[in-house]
Amino acid sequence: MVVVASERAASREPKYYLVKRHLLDLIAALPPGTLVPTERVLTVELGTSRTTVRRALSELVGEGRLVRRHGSGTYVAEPKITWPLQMTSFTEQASASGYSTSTRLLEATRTRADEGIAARLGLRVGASTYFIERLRLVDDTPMAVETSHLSAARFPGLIPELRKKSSLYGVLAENYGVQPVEAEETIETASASPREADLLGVDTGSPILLLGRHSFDVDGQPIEYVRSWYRGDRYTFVARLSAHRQE
Amino acid sequence: MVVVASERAASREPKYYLVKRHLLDLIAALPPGTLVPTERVLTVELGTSRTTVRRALSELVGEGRLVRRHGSGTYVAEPKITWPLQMTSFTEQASASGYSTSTRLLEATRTRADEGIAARLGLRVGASTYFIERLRLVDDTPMAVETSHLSAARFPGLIPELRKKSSLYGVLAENYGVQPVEAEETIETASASPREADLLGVDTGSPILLLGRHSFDVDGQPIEYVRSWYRGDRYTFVARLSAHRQE
DNA sequence: CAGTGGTCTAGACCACAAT
DNA sequence: TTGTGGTCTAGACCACTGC
Repeated sequence: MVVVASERAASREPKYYLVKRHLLDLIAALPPGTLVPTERVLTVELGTSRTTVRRALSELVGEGRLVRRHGSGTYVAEPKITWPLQMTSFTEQASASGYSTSTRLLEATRTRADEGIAARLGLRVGASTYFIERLRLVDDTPMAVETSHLSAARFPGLIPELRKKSSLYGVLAENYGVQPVEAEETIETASASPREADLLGVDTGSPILLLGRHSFDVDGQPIEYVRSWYRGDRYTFVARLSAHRQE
Repeated sequence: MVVVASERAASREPKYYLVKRHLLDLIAALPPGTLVPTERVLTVELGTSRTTVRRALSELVGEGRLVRRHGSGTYVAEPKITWPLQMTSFTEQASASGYSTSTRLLEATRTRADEGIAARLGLRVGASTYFIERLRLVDDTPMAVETSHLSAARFPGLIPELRKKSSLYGVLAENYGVQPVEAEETIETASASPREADLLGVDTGSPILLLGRHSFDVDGQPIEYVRSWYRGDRYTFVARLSAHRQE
């Protein structure tokens, strides 16, 4: 392939981006699951190095356009899934959307609140809290890793109940008569740590949508602080906002 | 530096991630603006290659922990800015938050609706629409690139008005008596194209928080479709959700 | 076993900043 | 001019898949 030097100098476009656009053209009309050329083939075809090809591929993987399978090949990805961002529990969200979902409880232990958790739960530093880590799956594919923090004094015996019923919001409502009525959500980008990457089935460093949820009961008391690491390559979130809720 | 091979094999942690953790430790207690060692120095100190060092640095830059200045050095970054995600206009958001903000109008032209825009604005394909591209700045630093699409038939003479008043929502209210009362927001991760990177002052491929806003008037008629590319390394979004708005 | 993606290396050359 | 980050190369070696 011919890469005109002046073209790059004029546009300031890095070479890997030219490769990326080439790949976007290539896959635009291909159905999900289609095999794309191997990295070594692309290297020769496009007259570039494997590093440059891989940078373009990695960006497309992070954007959810391609999927890499180690030892097998690189494939056109399924389109992103749209997921509602709302107050209902994961289980309720699921059934409403028509997806089959499940949850794996990874950890449920007692620990002591650090400064950040203490402030958010209205406790003093060192107070006893629960740490709950769960893996959320949609159609048996990992969607998110979720960590929850709650006051242990406020919800005695929570962990065995949670192991029985699996829905945290269900346990809070039925066993403690507590319901979240308001929440502050924070949203930011992040990158997957080796542990998150392993759990989510993506590469270390993959783009993550990091959501924080700080929820409160009807009296304005904090109930829980949750952080969820969602696969950025697979999910788009939707929220409906109304003008009269301006602040 | 000594990197124990078995340590890596056991944990499956890539070497660059060890470098990343080393850097996180290093900068944990340093104030913003502090210079960190050069890439070549880190290469020698950590007994690795520059590629590996750069991968760790790039991830930290994408997470907003470090800032690179070409030809100068790499520095500890300012903390992220928290930005409210709500229905009010950019200008109103700004004054409420105590930040100094401004907007640069990059483009304001008439064009024809493609399939996606036509569907969202309730028009037929090829109908005349406005394309408005703006750069949003906070304290004179680029925050987001924003593109808006509106029906040209519904808002005749919009562009000259917009050039005079600069606030789109202000023009819509004062000149056309139209006010958005509800909106559907979509949120996903993306990566900066060379153009977006140039406008935002980040590297091509940097993490972006891509927000879509589809807003409607009191009669449920679509008003505009907006997409905003926010710097993922600089902003965290906050939204308040109430339980009674569940759907 | 051959072929694929995953990680890492050593080094070249460039663009830009500071002096 | 010197030193910084930015891009790209050619190749080694590993881990995994699938024949």
